[in-house]
Amino acid sequence: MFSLSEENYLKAIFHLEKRYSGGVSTNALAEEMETKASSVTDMVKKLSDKELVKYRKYQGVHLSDKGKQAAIEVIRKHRLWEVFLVEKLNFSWDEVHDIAEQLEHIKSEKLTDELDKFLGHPKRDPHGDPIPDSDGNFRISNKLLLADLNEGQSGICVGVKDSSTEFLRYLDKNGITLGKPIKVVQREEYDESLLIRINADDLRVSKSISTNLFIKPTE
Amino acid sequence: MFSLSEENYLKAIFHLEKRYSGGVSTNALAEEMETKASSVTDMVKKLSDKELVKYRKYQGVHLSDKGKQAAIEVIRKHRLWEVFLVEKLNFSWDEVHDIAEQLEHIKSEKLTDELDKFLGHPKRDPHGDPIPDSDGNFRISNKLLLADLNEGQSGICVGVKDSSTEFLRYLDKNGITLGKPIKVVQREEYDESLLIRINADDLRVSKSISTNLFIKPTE
DNA sequence: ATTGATTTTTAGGCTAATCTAAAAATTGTT
DNA sequence: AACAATTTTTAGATTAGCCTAAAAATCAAT
Ligand SMILES: [Mn+2]
Ligand SMILES: [Mn+2]
Ligand SMILES: [Mn+2]
Ligand SMILES: [Mn+2]
Repeated sequence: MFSLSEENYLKAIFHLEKRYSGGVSTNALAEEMETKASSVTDMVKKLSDKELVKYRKYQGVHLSDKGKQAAIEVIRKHRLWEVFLVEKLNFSWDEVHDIAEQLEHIKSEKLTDELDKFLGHPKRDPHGDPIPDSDGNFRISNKLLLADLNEGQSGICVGVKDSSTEFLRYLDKNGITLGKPIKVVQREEYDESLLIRINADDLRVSKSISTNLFIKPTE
Repeated sequence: MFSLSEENYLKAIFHLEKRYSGGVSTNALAEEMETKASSVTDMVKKLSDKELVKYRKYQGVHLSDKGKQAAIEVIRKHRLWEVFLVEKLNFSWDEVHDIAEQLEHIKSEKLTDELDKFLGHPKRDPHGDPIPDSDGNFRISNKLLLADLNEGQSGICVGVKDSSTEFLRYLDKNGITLGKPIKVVQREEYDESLLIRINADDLRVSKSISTNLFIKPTE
């Protein structure tokens, strides 16, 4: 089907297209893929020949329906494997990404579907990201960044934007896990930090924390 | 660490060295790898530079200790994943090989060891092949080919030599599974076929069956 | 030991995916 | 609108892994 590298490009374009809507620029893709712009141009041409992306020189790139479907399939596998590692093999949520990066390229539709069944058709991965079903449909949800909550507003932790080991370990250390209720006690506008109540304790978090934690507000 | 291709070569050399003791010839390796002799020579040189094999031009190749260890690690992963697919994901024993060929290259020592633990430290894969422990030690067993049993001798099915879909389906169709008792009722020397008793039924099997089924004789 | 067949290696090329350096196109600022 | 800065593409190399065809070494049989 598609090469490992092609799959990684498709996934990266998918994420970038979601993040900033509009065509994905060569440089943005190069940064995401940790490669050089010239390499991106080469690959984008190849993907374009295979009709996985729409590409006009100097105008950035968009996924075609076919490319989007392929990207979602890879994302589905990535997230299912992350659930497997955490739920079945005792990995913690900060250890699974690199292994899932490898496992997401295993080619077997039956494997993916049986894994999904074995895991009980999970809706979200260990970082709160939605897992598309076998038809490629995501369950969308009304989540906000912690940073966007008003003073006094409460919600439930439902996901992380940054999945780095460092951030996830910070959350673990401070008792912040998915599903936990959280309340914004006070907003300090000067440094954009927040005082939040979690586990009945008050904790001050800086902007780099609050812009990386997703909250589903309780109405 | 090692590339996918390098790992596959090491595994192939390991199997061939076991099968016929002595140096592994370029042609034998080319056939096993389904590639050309010239490609084998290239790769063998590379493995030799990395000290994974001992190689003298025209004299065939041997695994070094380092190469053997790497090969066993790949085999361990292959067989553990096969157990996972059959035991946890409802695959049948004739469907798992190609997927395990992909999964065996996933790099994470912790993943392998946790998988092993999750599966309850299985001793054999679905085809009866022994699974090395994390130190690379195989449990050896006194198994014979069905073809080597004498008339009247009994034993237990413990493994297959040929793991092809066709052979495994033949066994399924005739109720032959690992762990089943089996008895050689009569040997027909003319065509080297055997009459065997299995599940209280008599079944005639030709030489191509009896030379691909391993039996542990009951004394 | 010589010859002939077989096996193995070498020589030279190809493709996918990457890189550096240079050229071309686009964008932003006066 | 012109020019400088930035972005993107092109040109030309490199590496891993494979190929075909030719040369060299080994093996087998007289
Ligand atoms: Mn991940
Ligand atoms: Mn994730
Ligand atoms: Mn197998
Ligand atoms: Mn097996």
